[in-house]
Amino acid sequence: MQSPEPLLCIVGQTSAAAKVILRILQGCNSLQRLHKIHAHVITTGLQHHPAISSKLLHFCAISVSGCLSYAQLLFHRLQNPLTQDWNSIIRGFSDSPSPLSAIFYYNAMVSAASDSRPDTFTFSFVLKACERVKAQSKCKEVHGFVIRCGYKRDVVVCTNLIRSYAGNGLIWDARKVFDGMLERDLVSWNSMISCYSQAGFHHEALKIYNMMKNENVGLDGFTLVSLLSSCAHLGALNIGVQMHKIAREKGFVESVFVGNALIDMYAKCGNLDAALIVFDRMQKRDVLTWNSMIVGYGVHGRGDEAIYFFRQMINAGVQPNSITFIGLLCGCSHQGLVEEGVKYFYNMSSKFNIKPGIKHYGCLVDLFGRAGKLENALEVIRTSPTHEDPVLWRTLLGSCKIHKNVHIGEIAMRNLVQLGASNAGDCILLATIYIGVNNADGVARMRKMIKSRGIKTTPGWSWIEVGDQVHKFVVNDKSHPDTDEVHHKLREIIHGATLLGYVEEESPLITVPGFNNEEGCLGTSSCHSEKLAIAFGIARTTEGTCLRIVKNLRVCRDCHSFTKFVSKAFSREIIVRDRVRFHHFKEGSCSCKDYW
DNA sequence: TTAGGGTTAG
Repeated sequence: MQSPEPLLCIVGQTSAAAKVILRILQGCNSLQRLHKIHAHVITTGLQHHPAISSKLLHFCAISVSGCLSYAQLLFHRLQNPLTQDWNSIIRGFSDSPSPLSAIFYYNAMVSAASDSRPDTFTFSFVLKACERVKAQSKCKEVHGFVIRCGYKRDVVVCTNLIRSYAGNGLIWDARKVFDGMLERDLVSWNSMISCYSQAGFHHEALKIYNMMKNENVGLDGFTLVSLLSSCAHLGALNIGVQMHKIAREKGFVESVFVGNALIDMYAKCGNLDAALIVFDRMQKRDVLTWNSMIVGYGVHGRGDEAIYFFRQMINAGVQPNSITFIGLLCGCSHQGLVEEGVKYFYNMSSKFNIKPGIKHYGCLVDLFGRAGKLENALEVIRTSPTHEDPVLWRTLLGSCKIHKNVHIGEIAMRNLVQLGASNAGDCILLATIYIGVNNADGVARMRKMIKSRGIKTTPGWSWIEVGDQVHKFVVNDKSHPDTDEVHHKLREIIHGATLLGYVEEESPLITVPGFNNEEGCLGTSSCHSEKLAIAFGIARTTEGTCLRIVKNLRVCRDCHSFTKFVSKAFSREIIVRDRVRFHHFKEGSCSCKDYW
């Protein structure tokens, strides 16, 4: 039989015993040992000692070697749980796989007839649980109680409220809390910036940073990472370069987080050379570092280099994840590397034990489809575990447009209709295929389908950064303050491109209102957002300056041809990031080799 | 005794 714990043997009188047990608990690092201590606590009659029971509960609820169900057992044995006991159990569950239980305990605490009232810690823990379970109304209710309890000025509780609201999709409520704070520290500023960035409000994130600069709170790696992510999404290279300079000056470039965010920013802003310089200088690299390079080369259509980095990653002993393969397959697809792409798709599960997800199947369909192997693409969808996903059929329909394949295009459309997922973009894609083969009946059917369903399209927009400002242009929209100047400049540019042979392509097709949405491009494209952004860029930058444009949709055929001519006529390098990939236009040709 | 912040795909 095992001998008892030496320290437990010396337990004598109650106060001395309590002190010893508390000391033992301090150094306790396993659940097994804790069970022994608990058994001894019971035999010595100390199970109701407040400090001991709190300590035991805290250990079980919080410690990595603890156990939440055991913590629950201990909690329910407490006759009068103190606030700190409630906090332990709420905190334990808020970090656990079942955060909803944290809310149950919070509810029980609030409704219990005891003196143990919620404090700032309780609110911090329960708000975290609200964020994790997406309990929007509970978050609002807790906020109300925070105010009634007089904690509305607590900087940590307010920061938790910001995160909880934003995590529940209530970004404007988060902002109201932020605006109402009398005192803000670096963490609260960073939280507001990261909440905006994660919710896709990138301009707002940058505006908060501008406000922050006037407050003398400084910045740190957290600030930079969120801001760089927003710059990456916006394609705001100039602002990103300023962030890089600050990171160097303040000594944050050594951080893996900052390095990764810099690589991603440069890659998404179209400057892979700068991304590579950051990568080469990094002392420490993790899976995100490699992924950022692989995805970066992938979306630029440079599959060979994506494969090179993947091999280097494996040689460096870094385990790839599902995102690695998205970058790799994307690169293979855009470069037409079918065999390599197929090999990596199968290696994912066989060599790396990563189950392909819907996105990977989408990449495989795209890989075959772009290469004209439409039957193979169809087979992939039919044999995939996710064949009922409209994304795959839509990808196939896009490939049918490239290769003017009516038969498979109609199969894809039929499946989209059966799934109840067909949208205006799909109708436009199929109509474009019909146009390509002079099928007037098909075109008429698509036009009827669009009209009868009244399906809405996504308006196309483009961003262009000039100086440290990002300007947005929307198709057929005249809201930009310099719209007259832009349209005047555009006419001049079209003239210049026409002299070199550009002919504006105008579809004979559609007069359905609201269908000049860019992608699919049925109608005149002269007001497409991309052309407006190019005109603005040429008007506002010095000769020879590279233009960088970010679009929310795919580049249409006419705009692609237009941009090629403009790059030659005006000697400008124009880098366009569309919804799927990058296009580098230079001296009249595009890096995609018209294969997109 | 205890609390709040970061990057890649989509």
